[in-house]
Amino acid sequence: MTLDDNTVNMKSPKRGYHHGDLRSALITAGVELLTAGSADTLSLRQVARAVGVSPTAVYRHFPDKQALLYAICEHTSDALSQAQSAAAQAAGGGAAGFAATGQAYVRFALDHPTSFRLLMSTRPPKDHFAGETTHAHAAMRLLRENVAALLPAGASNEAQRRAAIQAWALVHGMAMLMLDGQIEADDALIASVASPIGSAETCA
Amino acid sequence: MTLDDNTVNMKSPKRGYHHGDLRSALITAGVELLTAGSADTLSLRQVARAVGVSPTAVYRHFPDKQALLYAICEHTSDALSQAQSAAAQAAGGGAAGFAATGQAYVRFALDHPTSFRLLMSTRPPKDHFAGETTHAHAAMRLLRENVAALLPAGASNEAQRRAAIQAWALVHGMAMLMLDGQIEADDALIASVASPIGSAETCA
DNA sequence: TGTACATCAGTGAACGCGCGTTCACTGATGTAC
DNA sequence: TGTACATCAGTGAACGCGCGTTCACTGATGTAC
Repeated sequence: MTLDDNTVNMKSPKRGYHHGDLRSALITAGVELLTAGSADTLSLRQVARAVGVSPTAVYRHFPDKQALLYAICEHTSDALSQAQSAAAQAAGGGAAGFAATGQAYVRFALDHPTSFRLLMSTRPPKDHFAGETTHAHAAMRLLRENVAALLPAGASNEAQRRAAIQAWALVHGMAMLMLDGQIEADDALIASVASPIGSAETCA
Repeated sequence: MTLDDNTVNMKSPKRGYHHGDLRSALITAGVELLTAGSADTLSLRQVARAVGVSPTAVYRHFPDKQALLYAICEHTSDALSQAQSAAAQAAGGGAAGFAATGQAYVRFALDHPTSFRLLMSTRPPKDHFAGETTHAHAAMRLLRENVAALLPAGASNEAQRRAAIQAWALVHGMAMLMLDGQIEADDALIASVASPIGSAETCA
């Protein structure tokens, strides 16, 4: 599964890309280059080259490299939350759905290592996303609601927040350790990633 | 607390550094530059500049840039495990010591953000560290032993392994999320990082 | 003790590279009359 | 319908930069006689 099925070769012979096409082609090319996964950062020229366009052409669609990176982040962010909610739905919601969400998170990270890293290490520009300071904020709110449903009824706000953060940290940590090759990207391990959350397993 | 108190200015006037001095000066300068924390990767020229030496001088002590980075990683790795065992000792071992180890891990990451990242994303060269494939292997063995002591007596090898990895993932995830600014670097949160492990708190 | 010499940690100039960004431009498209 | 023109997505050459690495070198140190 690729992040996007945008066709990269929609060139019209003389006028170049149709309106908006080059823009999204640049974004998806960026995502794919990141997925291919050079450890170091993505270069504007690489992206242009991948799309078959001069480096200068990028500046018709983005004011600078930073803006291109932000666009790629947004794209990745959308793809991640889509993957997660699809997984939750497939699992049928509830505790199982929540666990599926965590597994989808790890799998997404493994499938798109570098763009996942970029997403997690990038903060959007100040004026962008007025209300949120991080891509993660929306995800975090959802996470808290889900966690709340799994906690005992009387759980305090603080307890909810802490449980949500710990759930996120556990999943994120596993994703990063696997990504960095510090632990094996073991499927059984991924499947067990969410087991300590909302179950009594760790207390056995 | 700095990672190392090596004096950088031990130049003897004509002959340069005493034997081995420049080598360690390069390493500690590298660590400090990483701690100061430019997001992108460390350059050989930067390190040389920080030490006050020509870029070429580095090649007297390391075959290439990669070797310099490995040396910096080793240094960071040592500092991390030192910080962890000091914390464990201070807490008096057992469950409290284990929790302290986790907190020390997170704090180390926050104190040395870029070198921590470098450490975690770098694998040593194949011929280096014959037995281990990762800096993390020694740490992982220790972690497993500690986790085992906290699990019920009959816990299987597999259960031990899984518990150890989950403990590591939780701590690592929290460190990374804080490092990336996705969650606040909250002291109370750090203090609670290890609470789900070896306690009944999550099952309440 | 003095002298000749090998060693070796440093220097500075130079290389080729890929980068982000700028500039003046070209030429197809869509619109006004 | 035809023509003149503004728009605008692209091009290619050029810039200055920092990078890793090489090269021939310099000059202090330590050793052999």
